[in-house]
Amino acid sequence: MSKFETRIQKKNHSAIMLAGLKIFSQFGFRGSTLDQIAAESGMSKPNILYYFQSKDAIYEALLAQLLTDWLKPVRDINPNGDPIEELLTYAKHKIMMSHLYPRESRLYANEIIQGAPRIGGVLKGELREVVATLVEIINAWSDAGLIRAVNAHHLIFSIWATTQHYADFDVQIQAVLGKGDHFPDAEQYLEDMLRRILTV
Amino acid sequence: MSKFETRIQKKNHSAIMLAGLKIFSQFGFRGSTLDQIAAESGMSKPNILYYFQSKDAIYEALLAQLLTDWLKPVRDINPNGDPIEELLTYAKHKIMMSHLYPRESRLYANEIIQGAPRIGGVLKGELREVVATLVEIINAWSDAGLIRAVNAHHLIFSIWATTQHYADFDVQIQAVLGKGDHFPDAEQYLEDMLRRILTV
DNA sequence: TAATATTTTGACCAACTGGTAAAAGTAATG
DNA sequence: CATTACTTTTACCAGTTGGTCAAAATATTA
Repeated sequence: MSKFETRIQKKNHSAIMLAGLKIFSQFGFRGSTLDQIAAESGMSKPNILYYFQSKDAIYEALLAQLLTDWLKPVRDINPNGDPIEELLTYAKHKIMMSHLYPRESRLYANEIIQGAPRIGGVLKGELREVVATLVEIINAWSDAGLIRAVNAHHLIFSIWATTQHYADFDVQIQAVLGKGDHFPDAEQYLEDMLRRILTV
Repeated sequence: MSKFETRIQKKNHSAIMLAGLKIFSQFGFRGSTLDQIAAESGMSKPNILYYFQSKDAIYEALLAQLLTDWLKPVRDINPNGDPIEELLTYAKHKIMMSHLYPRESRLYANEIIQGAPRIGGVLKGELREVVATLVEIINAWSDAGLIRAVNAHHLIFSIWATTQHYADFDVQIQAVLGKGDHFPDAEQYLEDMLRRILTV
């Protein structure tokens, strides 16, 4: 498996990934077809299968990339930084990701809702570990009296839920609030919410 | 369209709805097949199409039922009740629904994530109205100094996001926390969160 | 430019899809 | 019990699906 790609390979590889992201994030794995991805990428179906072994392979490549990108900012939380600012920075990062890359969030949501058949292992492995570490950090902070005593796990879940909601349920939000950019308001609300919860 | 169903019709109608809910909530509309629904309900495919005109018809019947059930508790919020208790009751109702009927939540999530192609009208119509009414109630409460001044829309979104998260992302939560019933902890965390946000 | 390696395509296939038609089976009713 | 109405099944179909294959087209290199 050589990592040396020609410029054509590079271009087509990423074209397929981009098209795959767009299609899979909208219809889920089983609801998406190679024909759709082919049309979206402007390539023929056999040509796509020249670069990826199967429909599965495209989907899994996207998920692998996504998981890497998502776990990093959790690991970047600094136990020695200011607790509230550290968590606020993380939450703001998450909502920025929902704003700029809603399709990645939807791809992930689709996979999880459908029972995470392909990434169950990563969830019970890497994700669980990363969360356990963060939980210890948060508990240490509250033990030290730097933040209020909260259930760290559910604090994390509430950050995930509220931030990703703006990507995953975008249509619903647009329907209720009208078209437009509602992220500034969302960010402000969530910052206020977190400060209220965490401040001693 | 007679509403008088025989006992056989009643039984099969609801058997199909139940099977459809199970399948559609897991795989989304396009990812689900009539054969799966047939197998799940223990009926033959043509027999299913004897009771419902099409795959679409089953799905739409499920969504229609769901939307009715979901809008009711919002309408039940009493403008003259105690503000924090009213909102807490609503949030607790939502999390109980996530606990008892996670598949309904996932069915809805699937539909919204995929752009709500079939219920866009309801979102921009009924849902928007119901939310507008609730927003006015909440704003009246904060104007009267009964709760803290908050962005009512995003308060509602945060309740939806956090409560439905426990149904839609159940697999992820089980992976992080291990198998078991995490709803009591979740409910307590959310109650605490809401009290913090709303208390003047 | 000629030889080679890479990329792309058109034609095709078996399995699966939602849905149909007609006949067989079953229940309700006079 | 015979007639009618309802229910279920078997066999089937046309369109779609993921994927294959060999040949054609293009790019790279000697």
